[in-house]
Amino acid sequence: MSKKVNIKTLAADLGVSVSTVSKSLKNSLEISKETKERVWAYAQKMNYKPNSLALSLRNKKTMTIGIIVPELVHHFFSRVISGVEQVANHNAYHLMIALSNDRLDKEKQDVEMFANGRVDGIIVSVAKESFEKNDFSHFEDLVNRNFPIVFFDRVPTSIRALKVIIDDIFGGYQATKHLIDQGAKTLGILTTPPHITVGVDRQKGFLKALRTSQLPIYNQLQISINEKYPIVKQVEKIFSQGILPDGIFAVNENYAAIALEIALEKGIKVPEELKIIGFTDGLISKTTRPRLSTVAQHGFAMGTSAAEMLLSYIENKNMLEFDRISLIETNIVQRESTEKKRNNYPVVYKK
Amino acid sequence: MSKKVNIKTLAADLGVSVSTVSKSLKNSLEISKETKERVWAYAQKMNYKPNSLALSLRNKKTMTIGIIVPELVHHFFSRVISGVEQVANHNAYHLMIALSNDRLDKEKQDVEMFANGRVDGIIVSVAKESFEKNDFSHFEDLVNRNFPIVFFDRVPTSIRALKVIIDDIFGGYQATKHLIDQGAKTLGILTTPPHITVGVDRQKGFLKALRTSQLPIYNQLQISINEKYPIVKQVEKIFSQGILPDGIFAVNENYAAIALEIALEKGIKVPEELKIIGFTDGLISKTTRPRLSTVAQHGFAMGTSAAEMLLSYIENKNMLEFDRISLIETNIVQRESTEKKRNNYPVVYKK
DNA sequence: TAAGATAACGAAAACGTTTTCGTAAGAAAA
DNA sequence: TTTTCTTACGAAAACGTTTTCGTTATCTTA
Repeated sequence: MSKKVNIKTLAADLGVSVSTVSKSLKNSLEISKETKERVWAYAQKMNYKPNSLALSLRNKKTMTIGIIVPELVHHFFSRVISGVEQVANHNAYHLMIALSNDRLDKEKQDVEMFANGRVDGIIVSVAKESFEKNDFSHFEDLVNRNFPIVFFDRVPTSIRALKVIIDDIFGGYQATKHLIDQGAKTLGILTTPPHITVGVDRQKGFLKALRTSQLPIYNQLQISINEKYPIVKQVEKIFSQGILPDGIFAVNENYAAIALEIALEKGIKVPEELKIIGFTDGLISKTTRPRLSTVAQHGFAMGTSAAEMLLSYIENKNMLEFDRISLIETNIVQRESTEKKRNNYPVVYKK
Repeated sequence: MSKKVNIKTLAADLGVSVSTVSKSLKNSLEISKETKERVWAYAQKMNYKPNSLALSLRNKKTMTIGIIVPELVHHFFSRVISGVEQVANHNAYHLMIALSNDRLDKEKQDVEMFANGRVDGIIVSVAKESFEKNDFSHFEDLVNRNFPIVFFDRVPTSIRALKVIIDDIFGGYQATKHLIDQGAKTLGILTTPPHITVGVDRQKGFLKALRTSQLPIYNQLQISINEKYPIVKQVEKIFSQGILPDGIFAVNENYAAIALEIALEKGIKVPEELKIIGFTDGLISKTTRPRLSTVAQHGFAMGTSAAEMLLSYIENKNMLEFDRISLIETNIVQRESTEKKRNNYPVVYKK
């Protein structure tokens, strides 16, 4: 790789000192107009661009924010990142992305490498394994040192820090209420294991909606899916509990799509005999037939909000609000899977 | 933010010089065992971690690779990035991601900031606008300077450099041949405007397959979609050309899904009366009903391949192969939309 | 016992910047 | 003419490392 020009070579070529070059480029009024113009012209000609590393080291500012997500190939997370990138870009910041793959050790590594000077702040959605093992020590260190960090979506409740979340309880309530409003009376839920708080909270909202509507709660229709085992088999159980649901709330769009699939295979008409609603408005919900109603989670908005919080913390070091929580509103996107009236979608599907 | 310990504070606290600390931590045999152990213990206790910026500046090595993609919320690109991340991670490299949003100016900015010391090499899929304006000057600079760079997917043909692509012509041929093998005789294509080379190449393959199979070529069934205008309306035209296709090859999965949708609305039975195949094996293809056959593009493999090429170039500076092109194989993923025999999928869909 | 070898450490340069603090020459003021 | 200001620039420190090259003692060897 051919040598890059730096301030030293410029200085040598021009027969002046590095300080003169530096000051000229920053348009300092210590330097005479003629000298500045000479320097500018030559820097331009040589296509000089300052070295970012040296700048960062000197200024103790990287103009970079790090983001750690469990996975990338996921509509929600890529939306969030896009949101982060937008406000980062607006503020002349750059983005470093790390993937934890939902592993605790990888997450620790990533946090460490970010925190050692590479970025000015971190945005993170915590790995599943960290929740399972209840290990957030790597984050606690940072928070204690007042290192700028913002959690989003999957956040550790035990840590006081900046967070961007949705109101999962309310979202679950909304979804369930919607099913009820559309006429469902026997409701089931497809949720996550207990250590995933978002699933638990959505389930709380589900139960709350049932109670306020004075509808029966069927324990056997509340299925926790463990993703370490085949998902389809587990989802299927909701249809073989003796009592058949006429409304299903799935805490993510994948479970919703699978439930829809299974229902159609079994000859259950959706939405006439069974209404299904998912969570997170991703690609899948828009392409199933019938299309899936969902609770929109607004990933992009979460991203922009997280980035804004982080940047204002970085730049103001606003200690007063160091445990502020930004709540992103959810809303129902109604599609065909929860329509009230009978219609003529194709509903029979046999293998 | 509380001060981080550095090598200086360690040295001061221990009453030795910074060189001694540095050497101790690197287990240099210049230093006595006792001193080393004292240093190790204290560094451990203080949780010392070297500053990445200083290291990078000193070693002229960032251990970071930059990747520029047109967009993130896209199954293919996020797969590629995951692939890159995997091999980067295996080699102790980190990832910086920039989004060009398909804009030329943003791409120039990103290239510049990466090239000024922030990363050791760049992986990039070029923005649409750069193709439209035929401006690759920002890349030419880098290539001339032998800066490590690998292009993937959307690559500038005019530049000799490392590239990872699929054989789009062959992919288009494969797809079309598959339609023909499944019984289609009147074939149409949904493709991109002429400046998108991948679309053009896939179309070349399409035409080649028609010629080798001695099937008629209908110009009116070759529709170029301009994404600046409503897509659905443009896709619809393929059904209103006087002659109705019984096979459609769409150069991406989005067009395929839309074509499927429109066909079903029109009461055309898929796959009995019309077979459809897309390109890129994303989420959409798996969730439409019937499911869409596609040409799998293996984004993850492209990512790993690009990263491997880049790293070997960075580390060996292997000039001999500076214009090597890695060709990733495509293959047909057959699903329901191109099945040969009549079956009982629901095919009628009216609004 | 003088000379060379070795062990253990420190000083300083270097990576590429910015910025503080001189300092020389000329201009203005006394 | 002497003093004090400006003007225009350079030297050097600093950011946090690594590494080369001393520089001391102490230890061998002749």
